Amino acid sequence: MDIRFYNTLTHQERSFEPLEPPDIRIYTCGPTVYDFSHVGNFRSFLFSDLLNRFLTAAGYNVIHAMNLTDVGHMTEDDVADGAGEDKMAVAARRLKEAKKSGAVDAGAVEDPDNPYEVARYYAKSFIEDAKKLGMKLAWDYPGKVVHATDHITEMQQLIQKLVERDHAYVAEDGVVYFDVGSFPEYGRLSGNDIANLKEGEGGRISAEHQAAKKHPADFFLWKPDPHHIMKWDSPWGAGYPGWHIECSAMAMKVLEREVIDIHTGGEDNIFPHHECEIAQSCGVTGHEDFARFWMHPRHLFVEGEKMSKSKGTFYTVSDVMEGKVTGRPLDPGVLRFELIKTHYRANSNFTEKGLHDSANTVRRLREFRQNLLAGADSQVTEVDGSHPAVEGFLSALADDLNISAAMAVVFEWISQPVPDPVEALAAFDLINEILNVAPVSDATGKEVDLLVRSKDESKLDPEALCRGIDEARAAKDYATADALRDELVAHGYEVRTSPQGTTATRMLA
RNA sequence: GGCACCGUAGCCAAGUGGUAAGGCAGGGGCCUGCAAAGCCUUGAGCGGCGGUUCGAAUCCGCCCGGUGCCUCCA
Repeated sequence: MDIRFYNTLTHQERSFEPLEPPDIRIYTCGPTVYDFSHVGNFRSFLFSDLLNRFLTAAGYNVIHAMNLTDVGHMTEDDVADGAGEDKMAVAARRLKEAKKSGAVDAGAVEDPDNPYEVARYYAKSFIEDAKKLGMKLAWDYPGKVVHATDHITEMQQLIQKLVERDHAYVAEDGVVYFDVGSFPEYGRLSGNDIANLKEGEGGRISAEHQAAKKHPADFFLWKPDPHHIMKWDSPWGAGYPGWHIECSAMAMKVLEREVIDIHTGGEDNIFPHHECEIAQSCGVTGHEDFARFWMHPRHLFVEGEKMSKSKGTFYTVSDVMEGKVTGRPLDPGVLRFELIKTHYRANSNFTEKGLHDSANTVRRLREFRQNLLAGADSQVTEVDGSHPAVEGFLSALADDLNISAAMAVVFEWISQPVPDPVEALAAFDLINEILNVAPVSDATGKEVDLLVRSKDESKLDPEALCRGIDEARAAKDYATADALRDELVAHGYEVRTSPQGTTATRMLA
């Protein structure tokens, strides 16, 4: 299969060949753990999950790593050289308030002033959400999903090497900066080459630190700072590492290579983060590339607009699953599908309508599988990539993860009569290894999707009501039958009557 | 100002040179006590203007619109 991906580095779609087949090494820029991740974050992480699952299905051995950024960075984006308030302090304050109001269990974070506890709390929450959404990587925590604070030594080693190789210098302000002038390739990824970078155009650099640098684009690797909450000893004084160095260090450490196959991260990471990562990593290793392919999913909008705190559209996974958008509990498989169904290189629009569409799709897929299961009568077989549906699905994805074309193959397939349910079941499960929505499975293939239990669910006995409907219908008491059905629908059930009787299932969204 | 990405029916979205996939919603029909689900059926000339070509949504140019980035936001 010819796999083609759009490579941000070359601005072109190119054939993808692993460096060491069948292994493929992927590094994904993960979340910061000072707060809950929102659905926009997860779109980006689920893109990397789709990539992982597709390459695995295509027969490769995917080695995938991700970081959790828990070094307390600074709040003031407009003073990006490291000023403002430590994000860990903000998180601590938020957690204290949440504990007071009961929004967070008192036992969840013993001491909000301990940044490690704060980070652990949000990291745990991130992994839980990732598991609900069926992200393979979540089951590799903590092996392949690693904390920055556990790798300070590796970062310092890289910084040391950069200083030795004259790619970095200690400036008058005591800060260790990367010297972009020493790396002519700077700008290759983003197109923001040194000559084109207008000083401070993004409004995030403070004049104070600019003065100490050789070039305005120089970025810090280590900053001695006695006021930083989390700090570590170093040859350059007690302080904390720069943002970019953690990914260089951890990718090399966890993936055990100086050059990896694919690096992913949200589009906002292209510059400066990934540009700087390349400069640092290649500065240390002397290789031409750090990652052969760079892939960047685009941002998520909510109801046609940028996500916004003031509009309350920074939805967390829990928000959406508890019904903040649709008004009723939502199946995690639906959220997963909603976040992966749009091509990763297009902005996607997260909407209530979209969630309902996705719920329909997920339900259709699950019912198709259930029918196959019934038709297969416990027989099991295996199919490979030559099965027409699987082949069509995989070749669509091989074209830069063309999920829409891939889904078209699935829809056309499942709307046709199935000649051999046993074979079709095997084919479907292969496809679902990638989609992972019908059902959502954990690392061992066990189903993980459970609707959040709504409060009134316990009071309702859907089976009894269904029996009541059937009895009323048998007695031609349609008024009673309709009333019972309305009650079920009002509680979020989908009611179907067939010659075999009435069934009620929870709506997925 | 610079560097990129995107612009196809009400919505989501494929197609990258030969007369527009697929899904959702909507209309009509079958089924149903009525519904739901399912099945059948139904709709656009591709942001605009030029150019290349026998032929362009697809290539080139310009313009318009949206988005991201220009130092710690996925």
